[in-house]
Amino acid sequence: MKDALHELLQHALDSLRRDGVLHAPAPDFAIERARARGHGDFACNVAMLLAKQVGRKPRDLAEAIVAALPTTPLVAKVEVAGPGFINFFLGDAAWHGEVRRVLHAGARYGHGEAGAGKVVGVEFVSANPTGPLHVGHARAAAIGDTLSRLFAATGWKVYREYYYNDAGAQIQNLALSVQARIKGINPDEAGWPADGYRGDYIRDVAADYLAGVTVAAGGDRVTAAKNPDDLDAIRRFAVAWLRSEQDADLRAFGVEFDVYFLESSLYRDNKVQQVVDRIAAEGHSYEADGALWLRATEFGDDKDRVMRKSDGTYTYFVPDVAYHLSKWERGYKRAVTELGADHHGSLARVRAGLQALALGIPKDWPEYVLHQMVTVLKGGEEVKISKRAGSYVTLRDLIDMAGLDATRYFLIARKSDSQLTFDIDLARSQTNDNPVYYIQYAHARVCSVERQMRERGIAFAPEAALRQLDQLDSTYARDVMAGIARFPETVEAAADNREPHLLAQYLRELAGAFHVWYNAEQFLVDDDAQRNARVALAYATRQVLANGLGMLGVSAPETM
RNA sequence: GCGCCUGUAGCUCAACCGGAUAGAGCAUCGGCCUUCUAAGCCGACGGUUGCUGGUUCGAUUCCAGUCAGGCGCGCCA
Repeated sequence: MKDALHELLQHALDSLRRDGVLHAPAPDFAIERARARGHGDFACNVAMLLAKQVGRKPRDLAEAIVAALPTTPLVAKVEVAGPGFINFFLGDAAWHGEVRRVLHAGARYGHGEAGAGKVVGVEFVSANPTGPLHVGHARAAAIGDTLSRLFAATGWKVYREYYYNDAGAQIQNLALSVQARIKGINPDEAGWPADGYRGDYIRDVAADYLAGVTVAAGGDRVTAAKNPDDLDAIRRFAVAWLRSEQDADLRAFGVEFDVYFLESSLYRDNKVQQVVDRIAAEGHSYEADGALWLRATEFGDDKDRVMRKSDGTYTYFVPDVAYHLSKWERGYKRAVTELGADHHGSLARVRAGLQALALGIPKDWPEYVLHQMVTVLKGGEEVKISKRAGSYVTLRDLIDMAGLDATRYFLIARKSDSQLTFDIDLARSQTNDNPVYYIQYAHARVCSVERQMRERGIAFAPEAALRQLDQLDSTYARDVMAGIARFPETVEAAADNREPHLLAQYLRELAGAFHVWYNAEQFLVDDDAQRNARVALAYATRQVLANGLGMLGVSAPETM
């Protein structure tokens, strides 16, 4: 719709240029949805932008542009208003065309081809396999998965990827903690490891290890060796156990990954060493204080960073660089890494490392999406999250208490930049107030209308209905049609800006417009033409709601 | 001290990368169910967009400063 108006305006500007009114090329002007009803459907600011260089009053210029606009059935009326806005009032034909498009495209409506089938890798969650997933991971999962769905809907070939830090000190710590539990040692007792993980799940891992249980994780199956002194076997089993647990929780949350990438594989394949060697060969490192440093300041980081510690081991960010290099080599020309804001420090470091490789990787690759912290409220008090102390609210807890749909919607409905308070009591006790039900209710209402028609033997002829859309003459119906027509651009904006909350917000508004209409007008009236038109619009609304909810990973129920 | 994020109605949040009279939900108050689901609708109340300047036709949005909160700033991950 915007594109059509854009074309009309370009046309008008061209003709003004031929008439000598304009000489400069047109600036980048905006066409946007008008906010107030009296301002029409779309507004354009081009006259105000051009006024100065042409030396005319914005309103006069706007009048001239309007006079030069070609006529089209899509536009019913054009007005100049305010400081020089050109306001477009769309004709019914424009809205009716959109309703037809929805019913014709069905589940594909709102999908686009902007990505042109190109590959994008989306990495998210990437939690250490040392404990269950908690609220923060839940937010990461909701954001990352919704983004992935949005990318897919805009024509990208999406690979969801999960990076497991299954090597290093924290894994050793995990193994020692499990071993302690195997030997019957509890936290704070003699022999408990200094920074051991204290959660109850460690005891479960220990029990399963002694019982010889087999767990499956990402295609690997690991059977417990039962031997309390085989720390390596304990480590392998514990990692697999926790991976399996995390995978199950994510699946229950509607999230599945295409690629599980193990940090340990980078060491096994010598990739970490190769990264360091390459950076050294490019002359971007130096030795000092017995350590090997990356000249990160050459690439925009605050300070230089140690790559290889004086004890010969690597700092954590080197495998991170090697991992991202692997993404690049696997053909992810576009990569999005979703992180908790507490890790934002690593962002500059990883990019600096990738630049130091001098492989032609773009400076702003990969893209990052950061989400701020989630605090949890329970009984009016903040729950302090501490993996070590074993105090946390797990993803599983949230799903059990608030349900999959509400949890996903709640975590996605606000900008990832802002902190989020998840009030457990609210989610549990007042689920009826959750906006997700409001949206789902709109969907269910249309399904109910359809059931009514079946029960009463009312026929619906889609072909005829599409010719009778001019029966939709109320402002209520018009608002619903205008809402529907916003869907494709909303999906595009949410994907392009990496702001999935825009879609959540939009669906709330569309559902609102529908509920208003539903209350104002009866759909199943005696007049065939009127009934057909209204049912057609109701079906179109349902389709858009279903498509949008699908992109959020939220169900679209037929009954509430 | 430095860097990133945030500050909008009593509360939780929006505002289409600079647009016109800043919008929703919750809460409070008052209305609407013999008609397709009242998990709904209608109305009222509620604002100096933290503060001070600047940029311009126009600022919640951009810039500078300032105050407040969160998160980072390791040869931890």
